[in-house]
Amino acid sequence: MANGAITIEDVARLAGVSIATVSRTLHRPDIVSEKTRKRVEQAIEATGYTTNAMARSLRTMQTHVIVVLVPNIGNPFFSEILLGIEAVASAHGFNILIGNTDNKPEREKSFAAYVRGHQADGMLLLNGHVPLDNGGRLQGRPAALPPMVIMCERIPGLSLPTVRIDNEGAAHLATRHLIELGHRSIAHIKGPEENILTKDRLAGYRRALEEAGIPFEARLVAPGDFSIPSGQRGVERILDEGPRPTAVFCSNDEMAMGAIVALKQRGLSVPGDVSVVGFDDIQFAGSCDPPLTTIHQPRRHIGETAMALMVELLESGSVPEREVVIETELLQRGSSGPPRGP
Amino acid sequence: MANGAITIEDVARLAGVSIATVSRTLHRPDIVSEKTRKRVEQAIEATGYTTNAMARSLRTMQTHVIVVLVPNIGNPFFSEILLGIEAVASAHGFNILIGNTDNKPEREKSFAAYVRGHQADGMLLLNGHVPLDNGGRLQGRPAALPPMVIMCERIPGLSLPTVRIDNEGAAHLATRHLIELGHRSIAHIKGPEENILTKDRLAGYRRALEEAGIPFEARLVAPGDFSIPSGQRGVERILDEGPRPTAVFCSNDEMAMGAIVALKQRGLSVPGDVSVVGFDDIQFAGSCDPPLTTIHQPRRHIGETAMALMVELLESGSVPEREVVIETELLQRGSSGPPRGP
DNA sequence: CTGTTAGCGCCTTCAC
DNA sequence: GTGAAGGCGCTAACAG
Repeated sequence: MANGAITIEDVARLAGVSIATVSRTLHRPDIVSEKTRKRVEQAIEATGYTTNAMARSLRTMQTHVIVVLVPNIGNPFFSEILLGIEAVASAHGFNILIGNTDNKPEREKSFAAYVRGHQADGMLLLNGHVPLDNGGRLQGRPAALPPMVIMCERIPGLSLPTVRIDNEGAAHLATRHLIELGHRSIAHIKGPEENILTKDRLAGYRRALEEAGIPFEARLVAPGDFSIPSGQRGVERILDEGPRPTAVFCSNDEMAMGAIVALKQRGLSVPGDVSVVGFDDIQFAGSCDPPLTTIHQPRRHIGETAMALMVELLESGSVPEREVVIETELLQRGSSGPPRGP
Repeated sequence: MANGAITIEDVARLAGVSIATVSRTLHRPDIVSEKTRKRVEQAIEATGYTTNAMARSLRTMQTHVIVVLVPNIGNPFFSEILLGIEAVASAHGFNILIGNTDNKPEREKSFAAYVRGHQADGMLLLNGHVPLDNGGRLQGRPAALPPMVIMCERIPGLSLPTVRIDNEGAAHLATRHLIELGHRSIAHIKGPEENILTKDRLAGYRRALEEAGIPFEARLVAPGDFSIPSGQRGVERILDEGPRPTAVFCSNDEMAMGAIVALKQRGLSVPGDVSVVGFDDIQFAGSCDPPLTTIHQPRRHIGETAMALMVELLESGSVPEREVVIETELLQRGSSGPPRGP
């Protein structure tokens, strides 16, 4: 370390006081006399002293660091959530450590070890599940779960504070939008099979069909994995296997963009021949051609809410509300319209 | 902290050895006798002990944390760089702390304080400049610059290890591509005015024109700020102010996407009426309509290289090469083609 | 209001 | 091959 070890002691010596007084000047300036305070502040300024965070953490047993477990930073969906988290975090003197898990269990555990190793005070979970090891224990210890807040996905059977949107309801809204436009043959491209989001959104789609008296057709539901190419493949598969639907509701925006690409490649127009609706409202959704009709998730707000819960959890040891459900809305843009008349 | 304070002492007691032996078993198992080692390992397993990182850091004066200063996580351009950084970091036992600066000097300084406050060992700079305070000092201290590696942008007048691409050369390549297709009237949409990338890319554009004997026209250069809307505005401005160019080279992909949107809105076809070339090859570049011809930056590789330099800097105190220039390539896709014949 | 002191948990000489 | 002990820099009692 080139960084020349200016410690609290150097400041104390220069100011002609004890180290305790320096520490107090930093943390509770009000209980220090005006005169000494001035002197200490000058000494701090002169030396360029900064508190050694490691030492402080060791003493106080808290780091003011929160780990955010995210499956993939590269996914633009998460970026804005992180911004929201960060805003609230820094307002409360917390720092966030972004843990990119790539959906790899080792990586999740390695970040969980952060909390156990006292390198972080708590964890925000954007990855859809709690990083437990084989024994159902969090990295070794049984009962003692560290402060955690679950974001975006329900994790059944665990009573941790949760911030999420109503996926089923939003999918229902999106599908009903298409039905109200007059569509009767509506396809759906799903997310990854085990994913809880996939299930909830599929459920909303089915409920909307049911309520409108439209029979559910398995043929019109294609698998996907939330990627652009899987959206393309999904549409191709549906087009190849039977009569063309007049609309497609995709479980996220990337797949919707893929769907549009595939439709265009087949010479079909959007929304003229086929309407497309996505989910998430990612950054590019408004700039593609045509602009995507989609479910807007207030991502920043989601992040802010979750971090606020975490701060409360850390400060008071518990949170009042176990589950916060954030409102979503349907953003009607160019990719959806009435089906072509006969 | 619910997290029940299992310390090295608990392990030592259970194993019937001193804490020194436990510490040795952890760090240099070879110098501990087979028998005690086994016993200690069992005790560690049984207690679920994890080293307290704060205490270790305090003792060793290193955190194994590297701060990465990035202007905006939301920008998909940075995501993959981060992945590369992370890969090399975790391979060497380092963790990365992503510092989202939003281009705000306070935020940059606050992260710089991390290094000064011994919460991190070094800094990777993706933000284009060194976080110095008024006096030209890094957060207070004069000479002692902490380990830093500059990424993506040249920072003139500072001899820090740097990883970057040849922006001027790549812009030259992109422009020459258009010239070779037969274009003679090529517009350019710039990035933010002070930005060094903006300058380098503009320089490459001008050099290509010059080499082809095409006079530079100020009218054909529009300001921008790397955002989608600024690309739209740029095109509109150029279209409004004079005869239509047959091609546009944009200083990044977002602006190119905006440019395409604006061209379509005016009823112009891409590349039929106007060719568009971007820069960066962000994720969506291949999926827009038409797919964007652009300069591919090997972002993952850039990240890996920078982190490797940092590891070396930390371990040996210096790096052999002061500047590493990463190769780029032109990705020819659908948005560029020959100008429409007369 | 200020100084003295006891650790926080760990690593690392230094003895044995 | 192992144990005892000092101290990393700081905060929080406890005295004064």
